Amino acid sequence: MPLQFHIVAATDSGGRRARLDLPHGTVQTPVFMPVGTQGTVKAVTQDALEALGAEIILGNTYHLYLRPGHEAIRRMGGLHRFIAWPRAMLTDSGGFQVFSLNALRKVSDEGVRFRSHLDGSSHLFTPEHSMDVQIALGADVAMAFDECTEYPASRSRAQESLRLTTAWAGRSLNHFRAHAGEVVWRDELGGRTQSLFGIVQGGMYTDLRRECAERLVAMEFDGYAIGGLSVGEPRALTLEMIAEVLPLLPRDKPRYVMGVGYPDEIEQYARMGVDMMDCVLPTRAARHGLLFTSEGRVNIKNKKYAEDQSPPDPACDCPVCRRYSRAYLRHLMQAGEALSGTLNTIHNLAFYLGIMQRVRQSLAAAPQPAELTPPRV
RNA sequence: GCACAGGUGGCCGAGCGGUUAAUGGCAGCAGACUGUAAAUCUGCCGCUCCUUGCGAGCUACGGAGGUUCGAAUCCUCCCCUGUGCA
Repeated sequence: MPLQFHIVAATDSGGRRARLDLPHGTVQTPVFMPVGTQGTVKAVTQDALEALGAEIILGNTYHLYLRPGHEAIRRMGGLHRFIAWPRAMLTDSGGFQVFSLNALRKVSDEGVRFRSHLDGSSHLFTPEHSMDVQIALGADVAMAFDECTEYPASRSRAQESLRLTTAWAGRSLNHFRAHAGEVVWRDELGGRTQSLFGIVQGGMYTDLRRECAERLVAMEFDGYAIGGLSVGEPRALTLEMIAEVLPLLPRDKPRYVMGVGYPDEIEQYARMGVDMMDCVLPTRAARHGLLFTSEGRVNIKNKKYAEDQSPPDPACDCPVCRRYSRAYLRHLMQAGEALSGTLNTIHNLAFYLGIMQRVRQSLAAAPQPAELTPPRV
């Protein structure tokens, strides 16, 4: 059995509060998932993540395949054990790297030939290979191998990308179904297995998005993601694509928007009915000195904070805001101290997780369930 | 005292007769960051003024003179620093 998804409250505007039950733990949704590409959410310890209440984090197929290698991780008992993270995890398929490493890739129907960004060596990634790697890693949720369409993309380019993504989705699913039982922790966790999500592409063309969604839904994945967003398009388009695709996805399965967003975006999407989101923004921005706060953006490097003894965010009760001043965080940043990245990251993640916590509370308090009555179409 | 080597914008350090207000790096100031090739990247960084422009003026390469149409760059003297020899 892969995942279980129980909707516990819903609003007329589409938002829903649910419990996502995964082999390594239960996730309260809507959820924001910190990104831990290389087996670490950069700059913070697993202890800190647990204390912040993170229930699920990401890992990346491409990066972990290159280093330390998926077979090595399998031999060490899988990704959870290797990185000492007992809770749920999701691995991205490497599809995004096809997009972001575009200078080092060559795409064909078979898959993608990559040049390693580490040593220049050549590697072929196919849907089957991505599944093999993700099964070896053993995250609770694996993602289909897709091709993230760039922006802007012509209609024909988006169509071609969609064609690849849907073909690869079918191959991913077939291969995954044939091998999902091989995950290292299966017996240990009472025979439970990984789940696989499909990824909707289609560029910024609503009809292509619709077509892609319908074809993926017919394949019956365990959950669905909307990919190819936040790749440089205007925000109105992001919203339009989400609004278009969301209603087409099965109501009783998790819906995941990949790679978003700013604080107000994740709140907005969650209220629309997006169950899962991930984004490097809070962690990357933190390491670069940008704090997200209830008072807006705080660039902690700014001189005006040099002697500011107030907490980073007066309205925040995270461990960083309870203990440290803006002046100290600025000093750490100026001095290039590693602790700077750590503290900034803890705060930003606390801020993001706090947003989702409040959204969940308000969804749970919402007048009940249109959702529990038959879907309006 | 003698002999070498040097003294360049906050610091380090290029330049060695003319597109040089002066390459770089650091420091400083500001901005960006959306399924992480990101503890990264971008801009500004002598002073003043404005119609903010590949704008105008001023001051700058230890000091003072000099050569030259033109000097951070060549010459003379002086001051200072480092190394070696006495």
